Amino acid sequence: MLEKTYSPADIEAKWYDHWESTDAFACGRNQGGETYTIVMPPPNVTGNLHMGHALDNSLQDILIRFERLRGKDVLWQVGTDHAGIATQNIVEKQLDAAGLNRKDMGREKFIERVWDWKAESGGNITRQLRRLGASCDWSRERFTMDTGFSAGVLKFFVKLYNDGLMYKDNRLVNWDPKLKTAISDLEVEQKEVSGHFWHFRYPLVDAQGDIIKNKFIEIATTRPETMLGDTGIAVHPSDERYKDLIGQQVKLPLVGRLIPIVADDYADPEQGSGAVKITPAHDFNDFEVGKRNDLEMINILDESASLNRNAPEKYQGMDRYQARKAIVADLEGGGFLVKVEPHTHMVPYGDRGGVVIEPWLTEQWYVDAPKLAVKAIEAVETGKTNFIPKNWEKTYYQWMRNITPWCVSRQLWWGHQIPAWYAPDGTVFVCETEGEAYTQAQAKFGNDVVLERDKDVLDTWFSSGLWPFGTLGWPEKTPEVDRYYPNATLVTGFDIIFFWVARMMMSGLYIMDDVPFKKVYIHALVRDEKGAKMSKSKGNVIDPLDFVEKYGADALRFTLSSMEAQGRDIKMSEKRVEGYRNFGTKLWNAARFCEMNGISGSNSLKPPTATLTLNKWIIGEVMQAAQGVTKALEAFKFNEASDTIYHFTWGKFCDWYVELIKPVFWGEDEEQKQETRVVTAWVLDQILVILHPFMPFITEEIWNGLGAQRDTDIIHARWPEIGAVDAAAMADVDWVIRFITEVRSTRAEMNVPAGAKATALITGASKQTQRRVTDWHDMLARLARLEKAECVTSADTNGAAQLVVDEATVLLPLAGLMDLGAEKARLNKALDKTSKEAASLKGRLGNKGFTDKAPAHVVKDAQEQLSELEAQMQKLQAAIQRLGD
RNA sequence: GGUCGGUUAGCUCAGUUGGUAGAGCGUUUCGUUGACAUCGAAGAGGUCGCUGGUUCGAACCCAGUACCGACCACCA
Repeated sequence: MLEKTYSPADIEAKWYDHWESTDAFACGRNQGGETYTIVMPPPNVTGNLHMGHALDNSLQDILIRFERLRGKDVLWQVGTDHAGIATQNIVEKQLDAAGLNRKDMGREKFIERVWDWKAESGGNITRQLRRLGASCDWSRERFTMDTGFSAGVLKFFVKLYNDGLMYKDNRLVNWDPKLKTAISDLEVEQKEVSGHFWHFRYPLVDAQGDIIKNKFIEIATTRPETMLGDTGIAVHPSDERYKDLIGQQVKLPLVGRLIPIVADDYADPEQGSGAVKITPAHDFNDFEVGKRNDLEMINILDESASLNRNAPEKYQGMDRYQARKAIVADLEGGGFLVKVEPHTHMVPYGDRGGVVIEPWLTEQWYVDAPKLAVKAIEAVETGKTNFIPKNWEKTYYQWMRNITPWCVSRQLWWGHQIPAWYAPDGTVFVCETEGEAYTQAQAKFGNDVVLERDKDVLDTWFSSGLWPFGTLGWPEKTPEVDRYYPNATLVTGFDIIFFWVARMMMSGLYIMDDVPFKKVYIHALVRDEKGAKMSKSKGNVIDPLDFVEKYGADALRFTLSSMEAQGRDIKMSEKRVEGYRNFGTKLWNAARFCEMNGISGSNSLKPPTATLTLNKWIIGEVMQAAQGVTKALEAFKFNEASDTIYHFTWGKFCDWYVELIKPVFWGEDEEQKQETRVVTAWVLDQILVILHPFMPFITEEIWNGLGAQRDTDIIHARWPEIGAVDAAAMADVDWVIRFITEVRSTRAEMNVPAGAKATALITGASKQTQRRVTDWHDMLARLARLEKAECVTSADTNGAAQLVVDEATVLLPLAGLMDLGAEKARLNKALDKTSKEAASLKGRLGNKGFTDKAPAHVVKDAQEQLSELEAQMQKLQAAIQRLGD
């Protein structure tokens, strides 16, 4: 028995436990079936579920449950990511709060501590995914730092190295002085900052290196402190102002170093004075200019962006911003400051550390991404992998075609340590294991050689790039790798196309020689109600679990799905969630109605045989809804899929079918009752199955709560088969609905008391209408609140409301009960609308261009419509006339 | 500077092969009829940003334009 009121909280946990304990999510249940694989973007192991996860995973679960119902062998691979920087950050903060730091602790102890934290908080996110209803195969859960997966990561590294695609290079990197690690281009965020533009002048010197009085060259900078590392001045080769100065030198203030003036296209004559200071060790552009002009590279900063020993003693140890102040003051004191202007410019920030990134000269490991990108681009161009919506392919191409070498080494401790060992002379051995490194090293240096392992770890995305096959067991040759790779679909947000999707494409094609997935569905971002990006600092974060708590996971999932229209961000609205909770209640009550009338469940996939028109009709409606949802989901149109099943369930099944069958159950005809029970049971089952991907919990509860013998839980039921639609039945019920709606509308507008019953007298009825009136009499009477309805040849129109349904005119004698003025106004309004439409159609049909050029069926439709409208107009006019003045 | 998206009812948004606009919420009126007031019935509300073009016909295609947003690159 179903409880009187539906309360999600009571049943959701129960069903999830049930599914999990019966291995309902396990892959391989249908070995003969076509496979369907999705790998879940691995959330940070110590993270918490936010609205983005809720959307991403709801959509994946909808697809997974849909395909499971369709009989495919589905694998939804789940797992978590070690999230190098993020996790290490959290643990370091904890240490900090306890007055400790990792350096004192030592690497081994620190890593132990991180594992402890992982053990402690790692269950949060997976519990939350369960709460959401995610039907992923937990028996296959993986972690990016599992032994097997880690072996794969190292193998990947070694293979790249051996193929010449992984190399060490000494160049400028984006250095985070807070976290003291290199980061990749993608982890840098440009932010607009209002700062200053300082104009300085550097004195020119003569051939002997002595300052020439009153001869200066003016430069401008937003970062005065870097001037200590200046090793040149660049001017444009065709800049007339400086032609004579090229090749001469200036004396760098505060430092005293003589630096050359060089000609380089990089200098923009339009900018500032046209001369630009060059600091090759602290600016990406200057680095290139320095290389081209053979300038010295002087690194003046240490790992925390304080001035190092290459700076004049006075500034050593100063933080970069302290140094800036001191240097500006000193330059001003020395008469080198020309002016200071306010200036707004973009400044790079580290996305994790939140401090200004310093271009810093260090040796790091790089992946030759431009080479790996070639196949990854080709795979999308040739359609082996498709993006949906397609416009994201452009974004992908744009980045891939301009890709730069990928810096993958991180000066962290938490992560996959780089498998490179160094001999005392610096010779590097890149191997999967230490033993192997020693074997190689001993062959070269003898048995006494002592190797030291590279201290750095790999970028987290380097390992998550292997997710689509690493989780299947690679580098082992497992049956799962053969069976589930390539994956069918990837579902993710556009914000990680570069970070993750692109890297998986490259690594998948490189390692597996095939694309990682055939389709990539890119969804939008979830924003707050006002459209602002949710962020902790803004305090506008909506916790999905609050909604789950309040309205149920089903309601949240349905909301996210119905708001997921391609190409647009989602503005999360509590009202919507509430509305879909109400939808759940509506379904619940409809099921209770069924139960009360002896309807339990149907184990038939095929629609039952129906003799009653109204049963034939609802079967046809099911077919149309099932087809609509199927097509929509196949095309990733989640909003369309949800809307279709929503409107069928509420607008057709509850609003009309349930109302129309009530008289059957009140009647005496047992055969009719039985047929209707069977049909209703089948229809309800189809609704439950179609709705199950969106609302897994309530559908499972009703499925099992109706008292029917079930072969399986609904999670393993079968998706409806699309069958024939009885057009005649559809037309009949369509007419019934229109008739009832017209009468109700008239009554409401005439302010007829709800309790008053009238007799409907129908004139001008065709044979078909006459038949319909007879066939549907009781339903019409009940739902339109009529005493009775009958077809007559003529009737007294005095004081009667009149309405037109198709060819017939319906009279409702309600003298005394209705407002005659209102009736006249109503008829005039109807006439107005009709004649306007008719006029427009007439105009179109009178246009030779239209009748000649438009397709025949369009013209025919227009003609038929016009004659219908004209007939209606006549009837309305007649009705108005009958009403008199 | 480059790329992409958006502009439709009071609000949030649908509307893919161009044929006279839909939903949810909100709002107004009515309703305690035997699943459901987390409900039912009925209604009001839109020259689809602007200008031009293509077409018999444009919310939809093309060009231009305004405003909003995102991403990438850059401004010494």
